[in-house]
Amino acid sequence: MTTDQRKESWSTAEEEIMQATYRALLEYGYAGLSISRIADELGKSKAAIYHHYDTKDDLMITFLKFTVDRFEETIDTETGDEPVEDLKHAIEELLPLQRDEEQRRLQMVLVSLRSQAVTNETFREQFTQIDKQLAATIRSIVDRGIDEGTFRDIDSSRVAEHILATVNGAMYGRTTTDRHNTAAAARVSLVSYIDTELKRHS
Amino acid sequence: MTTDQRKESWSTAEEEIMQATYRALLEYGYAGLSISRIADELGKSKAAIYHHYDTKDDLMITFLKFTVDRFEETIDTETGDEPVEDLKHAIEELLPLQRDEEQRRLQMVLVSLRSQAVTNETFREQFTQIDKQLAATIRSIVDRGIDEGTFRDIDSSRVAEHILATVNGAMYGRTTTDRHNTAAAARVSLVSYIDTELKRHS
DNA sequence: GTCTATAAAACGATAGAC
DNA sequence: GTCTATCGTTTTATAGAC
Repeated sequence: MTTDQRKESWSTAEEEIMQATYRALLEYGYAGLSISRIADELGKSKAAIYHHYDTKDDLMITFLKFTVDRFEETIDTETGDEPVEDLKHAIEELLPLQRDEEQRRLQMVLVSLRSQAVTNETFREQFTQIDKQLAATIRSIVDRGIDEGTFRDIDSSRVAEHILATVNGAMYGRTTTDRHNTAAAARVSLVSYIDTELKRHS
Repeated sequence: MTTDQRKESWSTAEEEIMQATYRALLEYGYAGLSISRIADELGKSKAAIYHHYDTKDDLMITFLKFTVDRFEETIDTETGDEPVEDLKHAIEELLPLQRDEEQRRLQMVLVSLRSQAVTNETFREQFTQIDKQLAATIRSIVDRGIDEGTFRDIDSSRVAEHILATVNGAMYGRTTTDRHNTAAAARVSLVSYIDTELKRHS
């Protein structure tokens, strides 16, 4: 998942501010996030933050991009020569059966940020881009399967949106409810769907 | 969707406060929501609000329940005698091809509130309950289809979680990105899945 | 780059009059 | 029930010293 240009080098100070923002967001939520609390997490004064960022909005936009980059780095969409396996691999990446603590926290942060997309244009653009990217990746795998003759001649766009909606919805449910094993159930059904509905009937 | 006990009667004043909170949330987002802004939307003073609610948290919890009730009222999960049609009807309710402005706003509010579930226990409980209810409704339709012999003998829990995750994910994407027609695409693929994978092969 | 100190505004919440 | 006025705190943001 190395596509568009991203900020390659964060200065040490900036990186530490991002990490502190990350921790503060997890502890207090987006609504409870303040420069004071970020500064406390950082172990420095508020002025130390304002030296690097003009306004709180400026900081949050930078943090949004920082988090989106982190997310994209964790998604490995390598492709092999078996479309079915590639699809399953993509789903495993986006919706792992077991999430470690770091994955869990990243998704909590992403859900918190994504909700801001409801009323904030800049945030909406970022998540539009992410979903566009993911849908295109899934679609290209399905298209390859159709070309190869492994898959039936289905509408790859529709199937890609279906898969994306399911993994996003399962992830969403996982981080906003206590129904923790339901994501795995949804995934099993989704993979079974790929096996029987997409594969050419033999 | 008339299940648990809900507050039947809001006083006129309380109803107006809920409506004002609704508008303020849409305008400023959850993070930008304040008693002052709600009071401005209401056209009354802050003290008028504090007469009805002890704290801001108290008001927000009440508003959460108010909104959840509104959502449940809009979902009509009547069941007929055709499981396939009942499933399609449930999906149409949860993920309409065309949303009017009121539906759009309600989902914006729901997504804003739901993101609070990441760090707030009370919010998480509410949305856990909603998803539980929806999954159970879907599951019971699938079970009926299996008993009747219309559906194959699939795992109804898994399929229900799959359907729920897909409609939730499509709604989520719809309200947090500019990819507006993708929800319809996901829905078409989901319905096609129900037609071919669930139905007993004839 | 980071500090302390501070300004100006907004915040949640209350008191007391009507 | 609703008002005005106000309290104490927290907020974003800046100034000036080091």
